[in-house]
Amino acid sequence: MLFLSCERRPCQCAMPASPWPTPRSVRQASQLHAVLTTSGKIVHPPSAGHLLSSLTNCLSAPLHLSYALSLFDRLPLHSTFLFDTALRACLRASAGADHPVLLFRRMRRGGVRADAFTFHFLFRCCSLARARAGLCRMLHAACLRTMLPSAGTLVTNPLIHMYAVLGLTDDARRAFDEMPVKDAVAWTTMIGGLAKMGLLDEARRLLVQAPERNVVSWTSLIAGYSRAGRAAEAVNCFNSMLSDGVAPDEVAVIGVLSACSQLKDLDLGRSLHFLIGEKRIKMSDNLVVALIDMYAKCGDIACAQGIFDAVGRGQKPQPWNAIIDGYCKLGHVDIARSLFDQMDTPDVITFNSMITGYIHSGRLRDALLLFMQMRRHSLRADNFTVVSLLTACASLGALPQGRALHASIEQRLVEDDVYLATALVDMYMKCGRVDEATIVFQRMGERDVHTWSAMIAGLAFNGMGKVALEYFCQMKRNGFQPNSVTYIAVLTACSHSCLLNEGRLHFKEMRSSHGIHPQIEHYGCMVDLLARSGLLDEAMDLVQTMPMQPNAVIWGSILSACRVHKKIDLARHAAEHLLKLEPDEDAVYVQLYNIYIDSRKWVDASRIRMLMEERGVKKTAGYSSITVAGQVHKFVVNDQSHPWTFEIITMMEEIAHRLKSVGYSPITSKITVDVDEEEKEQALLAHSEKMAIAFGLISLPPNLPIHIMKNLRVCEDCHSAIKLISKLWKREIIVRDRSRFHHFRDGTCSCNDFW
DNA sequence: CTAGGGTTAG
Repeated sequence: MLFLSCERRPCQCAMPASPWPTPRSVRQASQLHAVLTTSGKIVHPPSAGHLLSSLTNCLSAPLHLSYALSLFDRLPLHSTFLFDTALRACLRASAGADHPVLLFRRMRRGGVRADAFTFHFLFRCCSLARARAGLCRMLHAACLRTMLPSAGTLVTNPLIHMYAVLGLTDDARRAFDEMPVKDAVAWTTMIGGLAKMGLLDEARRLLVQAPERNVVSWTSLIAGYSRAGRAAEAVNCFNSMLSDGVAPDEVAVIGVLSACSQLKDLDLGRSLHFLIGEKRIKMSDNLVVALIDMYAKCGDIACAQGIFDAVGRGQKPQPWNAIIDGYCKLGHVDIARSLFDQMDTPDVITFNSMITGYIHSGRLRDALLLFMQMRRHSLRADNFTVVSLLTACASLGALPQGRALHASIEQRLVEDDVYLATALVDMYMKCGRVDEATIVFQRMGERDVHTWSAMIAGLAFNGMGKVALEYFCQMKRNGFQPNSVTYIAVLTACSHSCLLNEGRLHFKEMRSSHGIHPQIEHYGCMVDLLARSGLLDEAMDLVQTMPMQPNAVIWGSILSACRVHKKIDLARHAAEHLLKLEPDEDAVYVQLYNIYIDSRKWVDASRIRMLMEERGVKKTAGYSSITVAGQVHKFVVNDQSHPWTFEIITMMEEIAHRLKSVGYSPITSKITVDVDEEEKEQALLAHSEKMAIAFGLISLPPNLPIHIMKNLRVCEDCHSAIKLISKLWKREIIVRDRSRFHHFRDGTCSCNDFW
């Protein structure tokens, strides 16, 4: 209405060439369009140009672009300016590279001369749309043929940017070097392109050469170092910028804050916070996010909360996301959730952070409920969500759900990427499907050090240590640098497969060839390997010479090896340490009790019993679970609560019968209760593992493997009984217990575990 | 008409 009121009287302030007011919205543009059409003025090139140009300035939706392009199509005359404006419209609507290329072809067919703006917009469209390298080079060639040599930076700067965005740094560099006159933007674009590709040393060299070092060049270098994990260099770079006399702005500070988060350097963080106030740098939302994130990661959550309360409680979800993530990372999921519930408009990132927080604290049910709530906010799951859910499936051993997620990836409901593929490998491995994990791994386009590590760790857990080491060799041959996580996987492979010499070799090599200092986890693997191999003295030497205090995992390895290798004194020593570290962990008492019983030290054994009673330590009940048709069925010893108890017992009797008929005798020697042999056999038969397997045999189709999860360790009798069951029933049985996978097939098990 | 940035994942 407001706009129409000027329709008869042209604005005084408008350009003299165009007697029309300037529309400020698509709606106003369409009104002007109507007026021009009815008055026949639409054929007047300056009027039409004015309309198209001002419409272009208002574009905000794809529909607007089709309006603008249809308007363009109906114009009687197509000048270079009009084509350039149409290209500008494509850019504004970020509508990919197809429209621009078609426009360019029409231009040449129509004999319309291309000018500097034409190529300027074409190159920018290609950058935005990440166009194919071939197309970009073609347009570049067309540009060289068409343009006067002195086209200038209006064309070359977007050209360099285009090549840099596509990762074609050589093309970018050549174009840059061939520029007769380089302005500040050219230098900055080139430096930024190199920094983004991780070519930081080259970027730095260029920065030194540049006639002028501005805040933008410095910032791209700072961010580059920070992204590459070279946080200390990022901070140095920031300091160099300051001493170079370049004033930091909001973006520069955000970059150095993220480096500071990595370094967890609270003092530096505080001084940066002070600098913001001192230099009166604008406190944008993004800066607030970076500050909250920095304080949270540097361990000062109170300060993070303070900033959030002061400036973060607006409508924008980003500051909320930063503080929620901070609480989740510290394990305070309930505080995070209460903030989450206060939000008006959570976005995908909010949900992803909260879901991941729940998953990392083992609250998978809450994670799932939240995932289902996303629909109510009409939010779609993205790659982050799917990776988190795959992690949950991996830790639950939920193979069918994991497969469903895989299917949604294959159907391209989410974009395939390295993270996703690695999470898939991890999920299949943790569900015992080495074959499927391998297929995913082999089909992936891009791999990185995490992918290889997941593969090696997965093979290790599945008892395929030798294969894991082959993958490790292949990884190094392909030029990937192993990191400390990779070495945890490699050493786990050695300890789970009892590869003593290989373990020693890799433990030595990690420091000598790759400069990785062993952490407690690496020592843990080595101690386990030595102890399992019966070299308890050597294991203890390592424990005493390592530069940190042994943790419960390490004493646990020693203790369980002591039972097998009958080292009572060392067992007592290890147990003492364990009871100090974890006085409530029932497994320690049970282990020590069993060791005393094994060696007939009845008095010591009963002392342990008493100690447990005194301290109120309860033995956690062992249970096994199996998922059938999406439902989890949980069994404890002698369980009669299941609705199919009758069928299960019948099946267990058949199992006992068939085992006996092939000469199997239950391993009753470890049972310490004083009952007769037959009762012992009955007790073993009622173990939760066997109940779950019996139920699986009844309820799952014969071609499906049976997956069982056990919260403790599979007992010796169950282990050898399941081997036989897998042979007699010709079924694959996969049991995941506390420390590893047991893959039973045709009478064998993949694990190298002992009792 | 222009170059640099943050929070969620394996």
